[in-house]
Amino acid sequence: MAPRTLVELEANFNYMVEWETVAQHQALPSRTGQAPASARGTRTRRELVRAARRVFERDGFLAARITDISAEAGVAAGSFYTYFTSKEDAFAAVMEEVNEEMLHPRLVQVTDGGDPVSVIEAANRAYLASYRRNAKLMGLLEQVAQVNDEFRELRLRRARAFVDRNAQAIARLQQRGLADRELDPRLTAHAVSTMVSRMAYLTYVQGVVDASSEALVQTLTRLWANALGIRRS
Amino acid sequence: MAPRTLVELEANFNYMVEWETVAQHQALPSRTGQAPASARGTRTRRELVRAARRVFERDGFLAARITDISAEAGVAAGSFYTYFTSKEDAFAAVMEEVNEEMLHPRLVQVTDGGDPVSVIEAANRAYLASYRRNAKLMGLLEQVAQVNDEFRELRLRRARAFVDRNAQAIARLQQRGLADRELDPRLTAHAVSTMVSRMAYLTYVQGVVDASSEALVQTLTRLWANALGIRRS
Amino acid sequence: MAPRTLVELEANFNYMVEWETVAQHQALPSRTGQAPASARGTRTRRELVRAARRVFERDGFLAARITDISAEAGVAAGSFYTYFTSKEDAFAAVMEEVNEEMLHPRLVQVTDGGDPVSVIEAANRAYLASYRRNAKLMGLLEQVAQVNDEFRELRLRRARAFVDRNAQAIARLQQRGLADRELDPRLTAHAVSTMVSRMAYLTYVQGVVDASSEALVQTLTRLWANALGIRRS
Amino acid sequence: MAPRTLVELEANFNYMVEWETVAQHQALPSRTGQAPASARGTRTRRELVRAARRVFERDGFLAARITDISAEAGVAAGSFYTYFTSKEDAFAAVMEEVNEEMLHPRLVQVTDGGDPVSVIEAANRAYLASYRRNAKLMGLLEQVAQVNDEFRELRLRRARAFVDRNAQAIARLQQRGLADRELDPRLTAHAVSTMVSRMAYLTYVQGVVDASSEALVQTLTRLWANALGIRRS
DNA sequence: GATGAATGAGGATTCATTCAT
DNA sequence: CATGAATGAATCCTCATTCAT
Repeated sequence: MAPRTLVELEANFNYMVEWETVAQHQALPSRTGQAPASARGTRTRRELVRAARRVFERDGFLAARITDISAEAGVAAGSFYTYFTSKEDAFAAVMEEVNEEMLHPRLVQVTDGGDPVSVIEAANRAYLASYRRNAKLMGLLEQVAQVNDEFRELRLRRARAFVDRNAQAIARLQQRGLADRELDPRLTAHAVSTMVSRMAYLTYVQGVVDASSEALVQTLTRLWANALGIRRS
Repeated sequence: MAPRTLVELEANFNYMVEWETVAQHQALPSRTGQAPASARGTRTRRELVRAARRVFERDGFLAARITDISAEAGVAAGSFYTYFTSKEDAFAAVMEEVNEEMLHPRLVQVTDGGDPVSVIEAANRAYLASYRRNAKLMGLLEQVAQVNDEFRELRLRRARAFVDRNAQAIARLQQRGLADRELDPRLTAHAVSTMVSRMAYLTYVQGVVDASSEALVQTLTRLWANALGIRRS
Repeated sequence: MAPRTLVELEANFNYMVEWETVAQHQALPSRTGQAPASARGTRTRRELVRAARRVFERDGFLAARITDISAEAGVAAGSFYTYFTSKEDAFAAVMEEVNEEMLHPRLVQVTDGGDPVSVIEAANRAYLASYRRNAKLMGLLEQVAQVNDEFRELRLRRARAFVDRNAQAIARLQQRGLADRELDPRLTAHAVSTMVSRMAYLTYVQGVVDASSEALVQTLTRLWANALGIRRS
Repeated sequence: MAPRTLVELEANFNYMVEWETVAQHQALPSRTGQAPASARGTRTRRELVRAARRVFERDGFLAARITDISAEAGVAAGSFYTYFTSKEDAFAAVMEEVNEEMLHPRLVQVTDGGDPVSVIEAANRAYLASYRRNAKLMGLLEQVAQVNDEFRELRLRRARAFVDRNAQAIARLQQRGLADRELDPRLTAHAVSTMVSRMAYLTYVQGVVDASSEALVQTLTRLWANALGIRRS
C-alpha cells in the first residue's frame, strides 16, 4: 500500500537532510550563555539573532565578525556575550529560528491511494520549495559544516538516521516486488537522497543549474522512479 | 554504437567533475611568485609543495599556517614567499601536482562491442578508484571551494563544461531509442553526475557511507542505468 | 588706507602657509576609527595623541612605530586602532591638536593708522614666534609632506588659496601706486611667502640660520618691503 | 665694478644650493663597495646607476627597493652589493652622475661692463634652466635630505659655504653704496637664495607655480634687485 | 542588563643582506 | 664577477573576549 500522507512519506523517502537537520530536536551544538529573563532581554536576543542571520547571509559565516552582528543589532559589542557564547552558538540560534519556520511547512496532505510516483513527486516539490525559500541559509549550513566539526558531525549523524529509515522503506518496496531487487537498499537510499539535495544546492544556492523548479521536480521524480525501478501502476 | 574506450566514454558520460577540474589545462587561480631558475630552487619549491600538501591534509586549509608549511619544509618563513604569493597560491600548486599524477590514469582499455552498462561500470570503477586515492585532496578542494570564491568559480565553470558534453551524449542515446525520452538531457546529466561524485565524497572523504568500493560501483552503475532507462541488450 | 589690524593684514599678506594649513577647517586627511563615547575613551584618546606627538617629535614620522606610541601612552598595542586607522591618521590628530592651540594666537591688535611696513613687521613677528613655538611639528609636517601624498596635496591646495589672496592684495597696492607695478602679483606673492616661511624652517627647524628672532624679523620685513617696492610714508 | 663672468657671479650670488651640492668635490656620503676593475664591471656598474636613477625617479627614494634596481638593470639581486653598500650609496652615485652632467653647464659668458641687474638675470636664467632640466632629481634630493641625516648634513654644510660667500658679496655692494645698508648681509644672502631655489622647487618639482620660465626669471630678478636695494645705473 | 573600551595573542608579510655555486 | 636562493628580524593589524561602570 502506498504511503498516505507526506508526513508518512517522509518517513519513507526522506532525503531532506539539511532541512530536517534543524527540525529535529536533537540538541544543536548550542550552549547559549543565558536564557533571557526579562522582556527587554527577550527583545535584545531576538534582535541579535535577526542581525546574525542578516550578517551571515551577507558576509558568510567565516567573514562575519561578532562586532558586525552587534552593530547590525544596534547593541553594544559586549551584549552579544550575554546571549551567546560564540559565533557558532549564534549560528545555531539562527538555524533554530529557521527551524521554527520550517516546522510548519505548507505540506499538502496526500489522499489515500495515490500512486507511489505522484507521492514522490509531491515530496520532491515540497522539498525543493522549502529549500529554495531558505536557500541562503542552506548554503550557509553547507559552508559551516565544511568548517566546523561540531556542525559536520551533527549533519552526518542525522543523515545516517534518515538513510536508515529510507533504506527500510526501499527494502519493503523490494519485498513487495515494487522495486528493483538488485539494489542495495542502504546505498540506494543514500544515492537518491544525495542526488536530490545536491541538485537543490546547485540550483538554488550556486545557481549553476538553469531550470524552472517545475522542470526540476519532473526530472528528479522520473529519475528517482526509474532508478528504483518502481513499477508504474 | 556503444563507446569503445574509456576515453571515448568520458567524452560521453563524464561526471568526474572534481577530478578533471585539475586535469584540465585551464589555468588554476595560481600566480606563483617565481619559477625557480636553479636546481636548488626547484628542490626547495618541491619541498614546499609537499609540505603544503601534508599540512593541508593534516590541518585543513583554513587552519594551515604559512609558518607551518615552511617549518614542515625545513626552510625559513620568508622562503615560502619566494615561490608562492599566498596560501591559495600554494594550494593551487598542490592541486597542480595531483593534476600531474591524474593525467596518466591507469584506465583500462574497454574492448569493442562492450555493452553500454559494462562501459558505465568501468567508468564508475575508475572514477571511484581515483577519487579514493586522492580522497584527502578531494575533501580539501571541497572545503576550499566553499571558502574561496576563485576556486568556487573555477569549479563551477568546469562543471558546466562537463554537463554540456554529457547532456549531448544523453540526447544522442535518446534519439537512438536507447534512453528514456521523457528526461531533460541537461538536468539528467547534472543529476547523475552529482549523484556519483557526491557518493564518492560521502564515502571516501566523510566516511559516512559504509560499503565496499565494489558494492558502490555495482549500485551506482545500476542506479544510473535504471535512471536513464537504458535498455539492456 | 593701510590695513588696521593683524587680522586684516593676514587677509592681505598671508604667507603663513604651514601655520594656517592646520588652522583652516578644511578637513585634514583624517579618518579616525572612532569618536570616543565615554569619558574613559576621551582620556585614552588624548593620551594616545600626546604619546604620538612625543614619539613623532623624538623619532620622526617614518621611524615611529605604532607599538612605540601605544607603549608611550601606556595602553595595549591594539588600543591604538580603537582611535586611529593608521600612523597617518594619528599624525593628523596631532596636527589637529596644534590646530586648536594656534586658532587662538596671541595676536596683538595693531592700532589704526599704522604704516604698512610696521604692520608687515608685526605679522612677521607673530608668524615667526608661532613657528618657533611649534618648530618640531612644523619640521614633522615638512617631512610627512615629503613622504605622504595626501598631506602633500593638502598643503599645496592650501598654499594656493593663500597665494590667491595675497596676489589680490599686492595687485591692490600696485593700483594705488604703493608697490612696484612691474611685478607679477601671483609670482610675487608666492616668492615672498616662501622666503619667509622657508627662513623660519631653516632657522627653527634646521638651525642653520644663526640669528636672533628679532634680527630675523627686521631683515625679512625690510627685504619684503624693498622687494615689493613699498613706498615709505 | 660689476662681476665679469657668470662664474665670477656665482662666487658672489650663488644660491644654487642643490646644484652645487653635487658639483662640489667634497665627498658625498658614499662608501662604494668596490671600484670596478674589469670592463665588464664598469658596464654593470653603469647599468646599475642608470637603473637606480630610473627607479628612484619613478618610485621615490623610500619606495625604491634594491630588488627593483637590480631587476631594472637586468642583473641578479646580489650584484647590487658588488658595487654599492646600500641604497644611500647608490643614490649618491646617481647624484654623482648628474654632477658630471652639470659640471659643464652651457653658461654664456657675460661681457664686461654688464650692469649688475642683467648679470643677476642671466644667473637666475641659468639656474632655473638647469633646475628644470634635473627637476626629478632635485625633488629626490629634497626627499632624501628629509629622510637621511647624512644627506641633510651635507646639504646644510654646503649651503653655509655658499651663504658665506654671498654674504661677503653683499657686504661689498653695501660698502660701495650699491645696496641697502640696513640689511644684515648673512640673513639677506640666505633669504634671497632660499627664495629663488624654493620657487624653482615649487615650480618644477611640485608644479604649483603656474608660470613660464621667462616670467619667473623676470619676477625673481626684479624682486631680488629690489630687495637688496640695488641702484640701477 | 547594557555599554563600549581595553586587552593581547597570533600570523602574515616584506626585503635588505649574505653566501654557496 | 655574476647568480639567485635563503634567511629571519621586525612590525603591522585583527578581533574575540573580558570587565569595570
